[in-house]
Amino acid sequence: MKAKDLRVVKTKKAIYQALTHLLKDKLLPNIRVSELCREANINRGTFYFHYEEVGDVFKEFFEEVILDLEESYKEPYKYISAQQIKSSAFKELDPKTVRIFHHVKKYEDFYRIILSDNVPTTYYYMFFDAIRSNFIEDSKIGKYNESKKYLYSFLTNAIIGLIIEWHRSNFEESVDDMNIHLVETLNMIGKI
Amino acid sequence: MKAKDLRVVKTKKAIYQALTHLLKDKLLPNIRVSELCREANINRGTFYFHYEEVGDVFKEFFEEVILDLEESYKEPYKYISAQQIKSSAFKELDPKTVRIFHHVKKYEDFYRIILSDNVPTTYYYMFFDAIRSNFIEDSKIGKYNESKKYLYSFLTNAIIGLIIEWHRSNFEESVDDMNIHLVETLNMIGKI
DNA sequence: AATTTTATTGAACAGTTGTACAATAAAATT
DNA sequence: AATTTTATTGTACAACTGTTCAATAAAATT
Repeated sequence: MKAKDLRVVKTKKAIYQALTHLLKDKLLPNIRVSELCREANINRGTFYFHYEEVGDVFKEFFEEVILDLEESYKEPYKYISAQQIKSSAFKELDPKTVRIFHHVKKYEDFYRIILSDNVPTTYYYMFFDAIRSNFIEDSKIGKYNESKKYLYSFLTNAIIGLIIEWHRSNFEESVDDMNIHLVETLNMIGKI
Repeated sequence: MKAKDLRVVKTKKAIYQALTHLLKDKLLPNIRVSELCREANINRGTFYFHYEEVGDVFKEFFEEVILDLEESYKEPYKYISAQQIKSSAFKELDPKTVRIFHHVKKYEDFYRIILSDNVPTTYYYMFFDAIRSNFIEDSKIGKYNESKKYLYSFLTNAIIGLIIEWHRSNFEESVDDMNIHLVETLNMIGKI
């Protein structure tokens, strides 16, 4: 039952800050271990004591964000505007699905990295799994149906598809716009 | 109008073979330039004359596979079994959409790499764009509609979602099974 | 407050990276 | 067949990697 060692806390905080700073100028795979340690003012040996590569630091970061994603799914409908709820287009749509865009916008800078080229696919899959497990959670009101796993992966990645498109247009559109795009898309598919 | 220099052809072939060999034992990001050159029996300087990093070699490889993907979209329906065509479930489904699973199965070993962790997201997006442009190509019988870009990205990534799930179950299911999963999924969505 | 535990440091090592350049060999061009 | 072009080689260099280890400093435990 030992608490966190203060030395470790201090070291990791320094590394986090250094990474955040460096990520503004260069992509993750281009950040060297020695570079990061220089920026964080820690010994290179210390880094290798805690991590194996720079990506591991980012992974820790990532887990914090995913935590927010999961919490945001559990919160009530506060992120949905009254305007949207009134909109008849939403009559069929589970508002839980829609909260994802709000989360992405909240961590916009972060998702710029996640969705950028040259980061390992690992992060994409972590994002994928986080969303997917929420889909399953929602539908678990019934029983978990093994045969539906393809449906979950289809829907999950479809939503990420919209987010990829959003990212490519530099997150210009609003969260509300994205919700509308989702509804329109689902309507179009229904008509196939 | 100069043809390919025979020296270059020979060198690149050696690098391709070396990479293919090394990829059986380790992941792409763990393959060192010097390692690849040792395996290919070429000078490290030669490598840097043609490429910047190991990933560039893989990217060249990738473009060949994508070429097949695009060609397979242009071929007639020969990859769809008679059984499927008879199946009433397919009455609504454009067979062009479905050919993607055949292509993935054909290059199964390759897509094991593409979809694995730790490869850069670049390859994912190249795959994404290749499929997406085929979607647009198909619907261009009408006019290209800018407002539909979210629909295209939604559908494209949804299909890849199925392929991710397929990959995770180690490509055990047959191409026909995947076609059926797609139809079932679309039917389920239609009922939302 | 004294003792134990352990995170951090600094130094050293062989191997890798990315770059540069002159020498050479091989291909293309005339 | 002679000449031009250029891909490949070998070498060198400073910086980075990944690992190991003893010394030290800092925190936790008694």
